[in-house]
Amino acid sequence: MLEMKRLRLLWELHARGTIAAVAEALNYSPSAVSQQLAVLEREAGAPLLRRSGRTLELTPAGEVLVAETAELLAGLERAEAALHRVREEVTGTIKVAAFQTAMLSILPGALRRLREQYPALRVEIMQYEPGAALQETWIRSFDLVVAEQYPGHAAQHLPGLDRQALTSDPIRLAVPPHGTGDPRFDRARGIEDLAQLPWVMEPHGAATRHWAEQACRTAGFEPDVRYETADLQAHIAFIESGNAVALLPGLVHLGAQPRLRLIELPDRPHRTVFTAARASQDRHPALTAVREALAAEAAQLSFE
Amino acid sequence: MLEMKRLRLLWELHARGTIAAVAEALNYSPSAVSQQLAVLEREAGAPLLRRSGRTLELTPAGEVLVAETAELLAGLERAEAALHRVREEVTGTIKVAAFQTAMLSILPGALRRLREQYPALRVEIMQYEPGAALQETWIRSFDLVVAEQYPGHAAQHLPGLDRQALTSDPIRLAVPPHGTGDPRFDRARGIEDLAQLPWVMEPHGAATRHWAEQACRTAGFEPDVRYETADLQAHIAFIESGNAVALLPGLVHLGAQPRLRLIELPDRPHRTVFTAARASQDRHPALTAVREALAAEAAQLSFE
DNA sequence: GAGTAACATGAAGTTGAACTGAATCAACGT
DNA sequence: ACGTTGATTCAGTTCAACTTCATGTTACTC
Repeated sequence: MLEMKRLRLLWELHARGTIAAVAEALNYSPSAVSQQLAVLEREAGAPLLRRSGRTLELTPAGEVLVAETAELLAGLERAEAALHRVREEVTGTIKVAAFQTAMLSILPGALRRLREQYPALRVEIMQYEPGAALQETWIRSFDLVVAEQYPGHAAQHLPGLDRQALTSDPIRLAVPPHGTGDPRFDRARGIEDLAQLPWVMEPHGAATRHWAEQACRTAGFEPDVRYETADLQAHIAFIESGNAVALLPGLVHLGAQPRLRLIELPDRPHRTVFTAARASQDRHPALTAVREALAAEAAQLSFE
Repeated sequence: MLEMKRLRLLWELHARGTIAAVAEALNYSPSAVSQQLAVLEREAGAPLLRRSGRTLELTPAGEVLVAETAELLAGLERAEAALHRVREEVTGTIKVAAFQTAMLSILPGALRRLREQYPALRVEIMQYEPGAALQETWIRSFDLVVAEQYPGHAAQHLPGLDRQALTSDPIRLAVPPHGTGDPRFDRARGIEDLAQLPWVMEPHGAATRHWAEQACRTAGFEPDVRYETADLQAHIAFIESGNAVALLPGLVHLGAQPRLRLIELPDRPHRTVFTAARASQDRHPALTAVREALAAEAAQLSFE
C-alpha cells in the first residue's frame, strides 16, 4: 500500500519544484526527501521522476500520481475536519495569511473576539501579499487567507480554494490637509486636478499599483510617481506631510485620526476584501470560528 | 497528519469486529494493532473506541473517521489503479474468489488464456461461497469474485462493488439414466413426477437450497431431501448411481460425459453468473484482463 | 573558462517508532 | 468453577527513516 507521507512528498515536490525546497518546508534534510521518493518509486513500480538540469521533473506516471494524491490529501483534510466537527471543539491552530491593511484594521478586533470566545484556539498570523498568500494556502502553508481584490484585477482562482466575501472597501483620493504645501493640493476636487502633483504608490507588481495607474490614465494623465512603497502607513505619512497624493482604501484610516483630506471619486470604486480557505477544510469548526470573527469585526467597522 | 496505515486498522476493526481478527488478517500481533489504534486515538484527539463486553465498539467520532477512511482507501486504490494504467502493464497479483462450479468450468480455461497472454500476471484463486466471497472482496481480501445468483435470490449489494454479468446458466432437473434403479426415475417427465423420490440438495443456508425447495413447493410437494452436500460433483455421483434426483445448473456438466438424464423445466430458469470487484479498482489493467479472459471463456463454453 | 553556488544522491551511522512475546485482566459460555 | 476468547500493558528487539558527510552534476558569474 502506498504511504501517504511519501505521496505527500511527491505532491510537495510538484508544488515547490525542488527537493531542497520540499525539505526546507517540511523540516527534513534533502537527503531524507530524496531517499523517501526513491522508496516511493520502488513501491509504485515505475519511475516517477527524471532529472532535468539540476532539478527533477515528473514523468507521466508521476503526474498521474500527483493528481491522485491531490485528491487524497483533500480527503485526509476532510477527515480531520469531520473529526473536529464531531468533537464540537474549537481548538488547535489556525494559520492565517493577511495583507497589511487587514492586519491593522480587521484582525486585531477579530483576534480579541476569538480570544474571549475560544480561549483554546491558537491563531497564527503572517503578513503576506494576496497573490502569494493564496498560493501558499493552496499548498497548506496556511489555513486561511485574508486577501483583497481590486476592480478588474480578480485574483487567481486556485482549484479547491473556497472564497467568502468579507467586506468591501471604498477607494478615495487622499490629499494633504489644507495649507501644508502646494496650493494645488488645496484646490483639488477630483483626480484630474492631480495630474501635475507627486504621487505615492505601491511598487510595480502589486495589483493596486496597476489599478491606480489605470485610474490616472483613464483621467487622461500619466501620474508622476515619485515615491514607491508597499507600506500604506508610509503613504499616509507622505500625504499628511504635504509631499504626495494617493489613492487609498478606506480601511487604512481606521484607528488613526484622519490628518488628511479625502476626496470621493465619481464612480465610487471599491476593493473587495475576502477570505479563502481550502474547500477540504469546509466546516472545520476552528476555521469557521475565525471566519465568523472576521466577518463580525468587518461588519462592525464602518469604512464609509 | 493522520497516518493511512493506522486509519486502515480502524477501518478493518469496523469491518471485522475484533482486534484479534484484524491482527490475524493483516499478519500483525493483536498487541501491535491495539497499540497503533491507541496512537490513532491520541492523534485524533478524541476517543474512537470503547469497550463493549470483551470486544470494542466505535464511538461517534470513530464512526465518522471510519466513514472518511472508506473514502480514502478507495482513493488510494484508485491511485494505484491509475498507476498500473499508465504503466500499461498487466502484472502483479489478482486474488479471485470463485464458487465451486466456476472453478471446475470457466476458470481453468480462463487461466490458460491469461497464462499465455500475460505471463507476468499472477492469479490466485480460492473457492468461496458467493455471499462470503462478496463480503471478503469488499474488505479487500480478494480483488475479484466470481459469483452466482439464483432467480429471486439477488445477492447482497455492497456499496462500492461493481458487478458485471458473465453468463447465464440454465437449471434443469437431473435424474438417473434409464434402468439404474426405481422405475419412477425412468417415467419422470417433469418436477411433479419427483415428489416421492429422494433428493440431493445443498445444505441449508445456500441460496440454491432455498431456490430448489421453493421450486418443489411451487410444484405442490415437499421434497424428500435425503442427501445434503455443497459439492455438486457429489450430487452428480448420487444421481448417476440411481440414488437421487436434483436440480442442477448447466455448468456442472461441462467436461464430464453426461451419464445422467436432464429434463428441461417448463419456465426454463437460469442462474446468473457474474463477477464483482471494487469500483475503486476500475480500469485496473490486470483486473480488466482477468475479467476479459473470464468473459471470453464463458462465451466459448456452451451451457445450453 | 575556471570558480562557485545550487541541487540531488549515495554511504555510514543513529534514533525512534513499530512490532513481538509474555503476562495480566476481563467477559462470556459451558 | 473453568476454559476460551479478547484486549491491553510492559519490556525488549528490530527495522525503517532520518541526519551528516561526501560526491557528482549542472548552471551561473566574473
